[in-house]
Amino acid sequence: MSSSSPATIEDVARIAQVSIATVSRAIHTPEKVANSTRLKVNQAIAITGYTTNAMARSLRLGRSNMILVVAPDIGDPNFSNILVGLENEARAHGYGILIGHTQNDPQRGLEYLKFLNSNQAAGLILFTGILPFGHQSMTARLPPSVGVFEPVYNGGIPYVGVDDIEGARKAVDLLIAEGHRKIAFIGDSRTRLAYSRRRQGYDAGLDAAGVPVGDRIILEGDGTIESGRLALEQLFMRDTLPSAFMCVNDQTAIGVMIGLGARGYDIPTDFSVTGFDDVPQASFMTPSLTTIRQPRTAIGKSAMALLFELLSNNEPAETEILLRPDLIVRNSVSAPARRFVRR
Amino acid sequence: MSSSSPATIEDVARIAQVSIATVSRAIHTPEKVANSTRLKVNQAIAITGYTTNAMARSLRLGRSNMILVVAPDIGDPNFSNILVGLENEARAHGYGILIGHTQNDPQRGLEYLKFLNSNQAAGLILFTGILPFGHQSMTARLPPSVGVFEPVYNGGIPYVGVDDIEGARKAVDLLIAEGHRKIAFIGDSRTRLAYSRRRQGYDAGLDAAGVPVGDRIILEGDGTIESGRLALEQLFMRDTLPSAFMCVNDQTAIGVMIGLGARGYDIPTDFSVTGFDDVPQASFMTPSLTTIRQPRTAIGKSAMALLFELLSNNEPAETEILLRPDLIVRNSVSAPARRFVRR
DNA sequence: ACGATCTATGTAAAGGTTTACATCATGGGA
DNA sequence: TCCCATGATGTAAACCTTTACATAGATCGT
Repeated sequence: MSSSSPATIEDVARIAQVSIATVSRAIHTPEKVANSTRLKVNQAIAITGYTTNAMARSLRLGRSNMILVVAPDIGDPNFSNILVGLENEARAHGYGILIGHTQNDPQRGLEYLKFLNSNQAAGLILFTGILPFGHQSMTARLPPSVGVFEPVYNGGIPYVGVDDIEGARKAVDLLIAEGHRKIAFIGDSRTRLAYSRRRQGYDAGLDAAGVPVGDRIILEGDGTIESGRLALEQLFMRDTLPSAFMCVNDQTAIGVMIGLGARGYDIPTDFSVTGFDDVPQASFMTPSLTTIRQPRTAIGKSAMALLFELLSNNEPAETEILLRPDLIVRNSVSAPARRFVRR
Repeated sequence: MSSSSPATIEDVARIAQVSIATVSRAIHTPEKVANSTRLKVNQAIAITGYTTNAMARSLRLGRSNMILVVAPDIGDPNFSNILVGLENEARAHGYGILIGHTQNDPQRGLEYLKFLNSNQAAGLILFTGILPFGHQSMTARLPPSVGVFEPVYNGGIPYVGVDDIEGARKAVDLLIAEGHRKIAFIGDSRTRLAYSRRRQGYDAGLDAAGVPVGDRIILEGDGTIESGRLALEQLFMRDTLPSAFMCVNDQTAIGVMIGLGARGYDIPTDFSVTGFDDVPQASFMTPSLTTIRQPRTAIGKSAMALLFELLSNNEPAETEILLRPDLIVRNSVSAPARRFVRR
């Protein structure tokens, strides 16, 4: 049955003794075809093993059934689970996904722009907080697009993320409940919106607990493990230490933990640490890291669903969807060491 | 300049005052076009911002410029760096890659088979050790394909991997050099070939060191963290303990380390542990894990290069390419505890 | 019984590209 | 000077699909 080249719609039509138009209708709008005919067509399809040629279909339709997902770093531990969500939802709509990897290189971004321009993708999911296409982006005709994690600054594109304020609030509330008053916040100037919102949650929590602004310690890193460690070193040069470190993300928290370990401190006996994201490593640290989990699969699913909304109604859908993050309690937080407890 | 719909080859032809055939030639076979004409065409392309419509091109050519990469688990820490290698090499040939995620579900595999059948991919990279398409795979017309990590059992497909024997040998030689004689090997029955080869390296190393077969301890897991832990528990029920654990992969090693930590042992003072793969977590463990690094980016690059060889010459290229793994010395190995040292 | 409406199907064009073949001009060899 | 080879370009078909429009048969109301 399987000939050298794949069966076309004409092969099916010949066997079913109908026209190719009828075959196409039997597949895509079966209700427009008589029952008996549909049966014949289905049999012919089974015999030939016909699958519609996606390229011809896309060419005719002027759009593909692929969604392009552009991420700066595929290896990012946050990425893969999101991808699962994106993928499942896309497939549920009969679409496939195509992953692009920019590595923050505008040159690479441009290649994907070419890609989009040649109609090879019906939609775009962006992981970067910025259109990674350089200046041409302005003139380019972008397909319906959705951002993930962060709004896209130069694009006016709806996005799906997590409620950073609420997440940070959960972390700080836990620390407060354990008895901490002096809590350092180690930030990350790169991911600006996430940073400011998590910071906002931190401040709100301390406000609610009545911790005076003067007791708050803010440090800036860049979100990497190394920067967490560096921030810690800076802190140790000051005279007053916090009893807990609330970190803007897990990487930073890991850096802090490594730094504290190197100085011979025990976590959580001497210091408590929290992160944000719940990357896989978080559970393998010693001690395991108490953090805020991003509902990654849900974010992916939600982003893709939003994209399909855009693809069907052209109306601009909701511009921001924030999912609720969960507090994951592990072993890096306990009551403050005695020396910190207020008498 | 940017009209509502993307420029076609006809727009370019009109502006350059040539036929569309000449435009096509100017792009793909410039040597067949007069210099002056080529210049006009290039200007017209610049003016219109023309990019060739990939779908029309693929339809005409009967093949796409996409390579499908099928992996059982995109979140696998081994995956992302390989992907970078695959991606770079593909792009160097003017191809893009498409990632498919089977999650070991044959149903999903079939969807990708449909994909291949509709000519949407010119080639296939397989991460599973088995064609994930169920029984239809036999009748299906697969495009040129290459396996990664493992040979594809039911496919006769060339593959690129790492020299597992040599890698395991490096690990065992390190342990021997540190003075260990009683070394347990914790295996993984899932990835059969990798397992048996790493085991082979283990045996060869012990043979060379003159360690009698009776002193070798072999345990079976399934390659997960949990199974490493379980294997450890089994071992503790026996009377003779090893002084070192050589694990078939990092996940297993992490499980062993967690288990040893839970029993209150210190690594490497009480026991040494080695892994294989060098997943990102390996460097963040406490202590950091001594392991064998897979040259992941190189594997990806090499696999894609092999695929393009297949795509150009149809001759069957080399059937197995093994890259050399590196020993990464970290802190989970030291000389055996005194009680193990032979007097 | 006849026109109107509806349902099922067929015909043919269009989508953008590549390329075999045809055409035409040029230049060189005889 | 004439013919032929060569090089540059154009014409048109083909890749496979979807769908507007046309056609034809059936059903229904009067």
